[in-house]
Amino acid sequence: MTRAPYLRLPKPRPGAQDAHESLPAFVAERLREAILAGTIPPGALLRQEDVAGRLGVSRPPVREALKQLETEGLAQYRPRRGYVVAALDPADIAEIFEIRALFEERIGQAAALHRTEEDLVALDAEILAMEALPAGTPEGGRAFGLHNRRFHDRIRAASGMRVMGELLGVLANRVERYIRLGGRLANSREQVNREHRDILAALRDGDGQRLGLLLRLHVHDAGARLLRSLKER
Amino acid sequence: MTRAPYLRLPKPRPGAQDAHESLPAFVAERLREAILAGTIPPGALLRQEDVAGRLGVSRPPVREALKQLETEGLAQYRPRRGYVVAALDPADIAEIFEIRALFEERIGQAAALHRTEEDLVALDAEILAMEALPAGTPEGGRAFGLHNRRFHDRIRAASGMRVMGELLGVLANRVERYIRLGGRLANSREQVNREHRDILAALRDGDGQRLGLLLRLHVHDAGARLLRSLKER
DNA sequence: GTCCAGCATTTTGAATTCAATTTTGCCATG
DNA sequence: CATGGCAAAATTGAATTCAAAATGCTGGAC
Repeated sequence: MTRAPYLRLPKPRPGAQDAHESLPAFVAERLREAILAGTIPPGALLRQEDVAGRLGVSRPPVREALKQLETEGLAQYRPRRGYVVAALDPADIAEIFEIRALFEERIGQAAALHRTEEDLVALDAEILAMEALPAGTPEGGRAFGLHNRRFHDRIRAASGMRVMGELLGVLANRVERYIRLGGRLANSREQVNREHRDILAALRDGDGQRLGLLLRLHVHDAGARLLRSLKER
Repeated sequence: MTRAPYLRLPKPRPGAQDAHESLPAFVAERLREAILAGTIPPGALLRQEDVAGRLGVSRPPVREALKQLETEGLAQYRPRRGYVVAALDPADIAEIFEIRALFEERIGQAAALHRTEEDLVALDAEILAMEALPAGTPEGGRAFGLHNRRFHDRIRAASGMRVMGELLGVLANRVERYIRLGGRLANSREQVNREHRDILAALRDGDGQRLGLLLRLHVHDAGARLLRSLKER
């Protein structure tokens, strides 16, 4: 067999930031994206050779990436049998939204104490961006989701709750696939915008109790809508 | 160089259960234990060659194990620099105990609805075992910790909250090192036993509100004691 | 005496290679 | 025709090998 050249990541420019820090991280990101988008359906086998060939790397980094996806809950490992894309029990989905609601309530209470003027300005900008988006288009939906995520990320950052933030990130990944699958769960975008306005007002007032309550209900509603949407299939 | 023999795990007997399912899992477990016991202090570099040599394996499985410990929050990775044992911010410790309190409250509410007669019997047995343990000895302390863990695990299992259980396992690992370091945080073992009795009574009555409250305070107290103990250094 | 530069060594990153298990397809048998 | 077993192929598991980057050390210059 011919000696294949020593393949490496494209050398990043000194200041370049988009290059990945390691091949496993690169592989994990691509796989994660494919799983969340539904390109690789739940239950599918993740053959190491396949993945490696598709991404132009060898198997060892793929193994490391799969190991990481396993601890993230996106893949399941069976010894000597390989990795499969994890399926999620509806009960687990409901529980994840419960956890998110619990965390968001606590985050709201903390954020009301620590928010800065810059936080308020940034959050206002996100709301304005969401209100300005067109209603029916797919790109509009994607952009809305992005701003929505940034809105909640900002509140979370202001709260200083780092561990909760980390866990929320992992949990969000686990349910993201079903959110995309569940179609427009933001059927009442106007209501979401109203709730965001209320949330911002409570944050400005420093009313932690009210903010926590609003956030909890906000997340709870989203979860209830998703579960209802999934049940209809 | 002489060709080293192809090293493998000791072949498990057909029915043997103690053998590990894979080398990475084996390495991860040994490393985790060493980190939690404090044998490897926070900030220490985890040299792949060292670890591999010490455990009699090669580097690839060590890399996979380190990747897993990273996502568990026990190790930190810096590209091209290697892995170091993660240090925990006191603020993170406090937050982890807050999360545990949050989860335990919710778990209590659910457990009160779903507990079976067998659960009550098993929990009673654990309490009796804890009450029968001698006070001052180190073995007594370890045994107490074990039964205490089983006590709470049983309630958690009865609640049916799988995701919370999974997350609690990871979080418990992260703070375990500091619990062992903090010495006898169970200085008031009698009080813990009393609280366990109250918890069991509320569970038997099916009083979810009260059970949740008791569990929340139970965990909160443990966290407060640990933080106080750590601050005294 | 101190600081900086260049080289050697160490350590990580990733690919190839080899062994063992599992799975699959085929053939024989009931 | 169905089922069980056997053999071959495919796939995972793990070690070795080779390349690149980071670290440390030494020597020289200021």
